[in-house]
Amino acid sequence: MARPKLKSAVGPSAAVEDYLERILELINSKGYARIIDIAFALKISQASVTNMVQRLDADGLLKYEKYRGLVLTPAGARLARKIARRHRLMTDFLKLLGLDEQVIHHDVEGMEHHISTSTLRAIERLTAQLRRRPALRAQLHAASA
Amino acid sequence: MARPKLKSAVGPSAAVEDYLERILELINSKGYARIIDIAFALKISQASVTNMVQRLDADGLLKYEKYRGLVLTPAGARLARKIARRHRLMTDFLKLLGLDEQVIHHDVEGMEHHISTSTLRAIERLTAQLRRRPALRAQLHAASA
DNA sequence: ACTGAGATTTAGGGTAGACTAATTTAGTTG
DNA sequence: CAACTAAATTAGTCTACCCTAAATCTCAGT
Repeated sequence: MARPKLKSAVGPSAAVEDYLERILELINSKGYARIIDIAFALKISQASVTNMVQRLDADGLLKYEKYRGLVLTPAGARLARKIARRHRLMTDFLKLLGLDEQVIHHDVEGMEHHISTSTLRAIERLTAQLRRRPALRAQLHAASA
Repeated sequence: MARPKLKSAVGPSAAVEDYLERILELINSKGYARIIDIAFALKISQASVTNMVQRLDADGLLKYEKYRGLVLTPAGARLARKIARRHRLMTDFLKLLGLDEQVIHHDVEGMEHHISTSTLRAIERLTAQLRRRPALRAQLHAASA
């Protein structure tokens, strides 16, 4: 009985979020998510993925049967979609700032796990405003005096 | 010889950045940074701080003499200022979005370690634009249709 | 039904960064 | 200067993630 059943209050770790995000992505694109595919997508060993998947099962975020495969539970799917949406919104936002593809990917990857919902909503509104103000966007791309 | 002298390419960890940030803050406000003060500021045990401070010394980011105290090296001070500036800029930005004090603190604390310099520059420009556009800011605070 | 290949799991480690408890040092005060 | 106290250090653990190597399982093709 090392880890408590309920993570009390802390919320999912960055690692957990990364796994869920990739798993949902794989399910959406291929219809299923094998251990080896998750490992490849996350650039992590298969053994590590097996471990984490078993933990996600124990945490009730997915159903896993050894050697057979996995399915997200409603809770897991809900969380995964929330994570995916946050990722999308942050990427959209940084795109509007005219940043390089690579940089966006890197920064979103790192930041996404630390953004609260109210901040996310604010950035969403800001993104909407930026979209309808091309003149403003232009100001942002070049360093104008 | 557990850890290499040069961190090859990885850059400082989030933990290292947090320590440097607090140390600079303490030095600026009190003139010095004792182990116990760093521990209190970071809500971490004194033992952990001693450990990390010794490591920061080994990494050349500060000079430390046991029981005596510490001073940032030029490299450490430069890095600490960079981190502090990034923190400041991110906080300023979120403030303009009308977010709650607590939320800003939490999110910046988490995100700051993952923001590349080009993203930071872009956000700096965006912040400047937001400052001179009160009408736009108003749009952001309430969810207008 | 067998077998080999590929996928998965298990076993055993490693590292970063935190903790507590016990010890040692430094500085103050009688 | 001896003793006390606050601060710092050391020693020993712990957890979360990651890894490699060595089993083990599944399944497609014969």
